[in-house]
Amino acid sequence: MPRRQVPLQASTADLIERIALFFETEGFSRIGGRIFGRLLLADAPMSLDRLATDVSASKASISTETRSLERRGLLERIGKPGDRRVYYQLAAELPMPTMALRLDRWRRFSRLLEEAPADVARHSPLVRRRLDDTLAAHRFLLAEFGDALERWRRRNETPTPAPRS
Amino acid sequence: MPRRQVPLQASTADLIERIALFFETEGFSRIGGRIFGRLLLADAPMSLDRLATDVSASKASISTETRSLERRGLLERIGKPGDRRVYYQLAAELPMPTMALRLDRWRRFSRLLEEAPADVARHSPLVRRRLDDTLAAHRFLLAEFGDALERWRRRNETPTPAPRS
DNA sequence: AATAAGATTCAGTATTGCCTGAACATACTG
DNA sequence: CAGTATGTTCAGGCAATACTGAATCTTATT
Repeated sequence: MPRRQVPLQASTADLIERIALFFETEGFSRIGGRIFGRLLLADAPMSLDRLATDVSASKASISTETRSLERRGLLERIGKPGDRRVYYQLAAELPMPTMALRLDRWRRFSRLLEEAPADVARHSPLVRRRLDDTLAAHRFLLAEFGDALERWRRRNETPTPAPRS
Repeated sequence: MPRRQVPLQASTADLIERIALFFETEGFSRIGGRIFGRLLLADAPMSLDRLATDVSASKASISTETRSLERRGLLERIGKPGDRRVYYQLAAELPMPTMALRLDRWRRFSRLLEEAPADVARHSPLVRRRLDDTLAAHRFLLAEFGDALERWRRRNETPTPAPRS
């Protein structure tokens, strides 16, 4: 018999809720954010059912939202031998996919700007200059940020190998 | 008599629309995005009425949305002597506020994580480690990005004025 | 002062997208 | 194979938000 589920600590639930709210402003659904928050504070992978009760959402929502989080690289599903259920946990190297997501969105805007010139060739020099500047800034920062990300990855990959996982 | 307003070039309107759609995914309203897009391709500041017709939205929407864009630092309002109307244009150094916005959002998440430890002190070491790592990554990247932004600002400020600030 | 132009606020409508229960699919167990 | 556990998909209800027309406010012009 599984032991009665202890409801989450009030302060924990609160933190999760704020994370969820934040995620909502970032284009996720509230429940998606709750799942992320819950898993961020989980010390073991969690099953769908468990997530559903913890986050008090329907299994349907958990199913769709976990898939969405997985598609974006924030979440991984794992199996346990001798257990039919699927378990969910946050991506191993969490910061990377998080940042990759941001990079993507922002690359999308760059691409939009890149498409412009062809259309806009006959616009005033002023406009052309504005577009060029904006695009240049984006490219510069995108590159710099990509580098920083790479540096972080390196830095964190070196210290680990000494002791084994 | 003001000369008949030429409707926007189809390709231009199209680009604006894609920009608007993008802005929508970034937490702005569609009309906010349209205004931004229109101004990005404008070779002169535009009045509220003009924006309303160009973007085919009510003056009410233009009013609220320009305010919102202004509050976020993306848009400036200017006056012309001998003209009662207010004119709108994109921020002079556009990339900076754009990026500042992104930075903000992401700082907000860092702050969320910083609040966690107090609550979560009794969580498993694994959780604590995950939180610490994530926070460290955020701090690192936040700092790096801030630096990059500063570098860009410097680089673009030097060419313009010959001597120092 | 009266009028009018310009801009903002507000209340109501319409649209969007989230979330859920229930039906459905799949695969394990005895 | 029957029965059951697990997960997914779907249609509909509901809440949140954007957008608008109309009313209101502010300030220049006569």
